[in-house]
Amino acid sequence: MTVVEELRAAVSSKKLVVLVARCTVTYEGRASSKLEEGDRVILIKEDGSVIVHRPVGYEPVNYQPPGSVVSVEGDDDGFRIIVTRTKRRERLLIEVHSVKHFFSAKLEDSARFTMWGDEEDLRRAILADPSKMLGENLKPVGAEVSLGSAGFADAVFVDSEGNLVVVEVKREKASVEAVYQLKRYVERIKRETGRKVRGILAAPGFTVSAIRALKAEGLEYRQVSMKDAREVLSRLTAFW
Amino acid sequence: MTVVEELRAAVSSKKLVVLVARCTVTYEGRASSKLEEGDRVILIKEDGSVIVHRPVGYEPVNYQPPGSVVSVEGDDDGFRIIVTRTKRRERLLIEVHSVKHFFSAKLEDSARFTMWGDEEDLRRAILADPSKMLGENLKPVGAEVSLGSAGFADAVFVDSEGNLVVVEVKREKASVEAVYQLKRYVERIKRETGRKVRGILAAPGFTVSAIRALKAEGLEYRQVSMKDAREVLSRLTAFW
DNA sequence: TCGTTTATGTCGGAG
DNA sequence: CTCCGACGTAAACGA
Repeated sequence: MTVVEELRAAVSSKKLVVLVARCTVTYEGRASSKLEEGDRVILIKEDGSVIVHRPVGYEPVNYQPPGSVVSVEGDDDGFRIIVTRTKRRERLLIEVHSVKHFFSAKLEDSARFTMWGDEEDLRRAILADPSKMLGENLKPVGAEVSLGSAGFADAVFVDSEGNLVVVEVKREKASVEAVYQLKRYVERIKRETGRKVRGILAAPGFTVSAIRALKAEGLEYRQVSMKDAREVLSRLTAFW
Repeated sequence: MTVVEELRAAVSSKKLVVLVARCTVTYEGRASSKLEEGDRVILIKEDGSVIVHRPVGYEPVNYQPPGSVVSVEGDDDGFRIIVTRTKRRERLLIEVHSVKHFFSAKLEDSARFTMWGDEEDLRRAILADPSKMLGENLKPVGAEVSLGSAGFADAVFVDSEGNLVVVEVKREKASVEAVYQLKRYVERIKRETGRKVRGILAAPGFTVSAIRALKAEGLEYRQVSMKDAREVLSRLTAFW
């Protein structure tokens, strides 16, 4: 069986394909790109994802997402892999000049992937123990509160004076962007409830301009650490 | 030579490595993750990038970016690939239980990659021919204008009445986020110059809430197309 | 180095 | 579907 025949068989039987080849890559879609001839690693997955990697760099130089349609034209003297997307008018064309390596196989992977220490954990910890995380006694009244066109507020509390407190959580250093996001939520809730609303940006750090903007907008901020969050959450899960 | 020896040799001689293996992957760094045993494709690049793909999905399940340090411990009965980052305290651990496939080679790829039809093209077209792109005669006074803590304005013009006009460009449908970005720039320039400042959001489309926010904030918007931008730019480059 | 923005972003989730 | 925000975002670019 030729490489092209093997490739076609692998694609139609939804095997994973690893192709190392000298090729030229063209993309037409939301943008356009042209990659001249060179050696690349091409990954074709069973779900129609196609990923083209150059010998350096984290990101693929070209790709198509899952659900794409892969077709192969030509023979071992030179063939083309054409990947089109069903929804958008997008086309990835890989012109293969010579194959350095070909591998295909049905891969088995039903394992669970778990991630922790992300923004969600920080948010959960703040909701679970606002006193420890924010240094203030707050009564939680909602999480991921939908604000319609304004988005979602990470957490909403009532403080000891009865004011609403909107908290926006960032897992990394918060920039000016986050300040205006918080401001949007505060304004929206103010308008909707007619009550006094405080806004708190909670993050492990803040850019100088973020702090300047916070002050200018009359918003507050609290430094929170993932370490504290872990502690709060481990106390919680200890009961389960 | 055993696979582990080959792998070590390939890594130290900065070859590209493709490893298809049954493995368990653990990550500790900004967050933490655990991926239980399954078949994966592991790409190790000459620049230290390591990318772990599951049989489905566009995105790698785990990775380390270029510049990481790759080390291999163990033998063919079971080995571990440890990838650490020099700057941050981050560690990726790939415990390889069995190797399904191994390939390594020095890849040659010095080709040029060009992309067009991105946001920069749209911006350049708007600056080159605001009349055609925005339907109004504007005199460009700056591009990528630094506004200190407020960020960067894509393009600044003066209109026929002598007002400053800040234009924020989006290559795709603009959302409420873009409106507030524009607002930030307008406010800042207003404060800095004391002049009347108009703000225009230029994009191929707008979400309903973006338009609502634009009106509420007294900002303008113009629909622009990448097609027109291409035309404008091709006219420009025709002279070169 | 830090800070800001873009991305063919992708992905997930709510409405 | 659309819309919105997070991402271990990464990568580029300027200060």
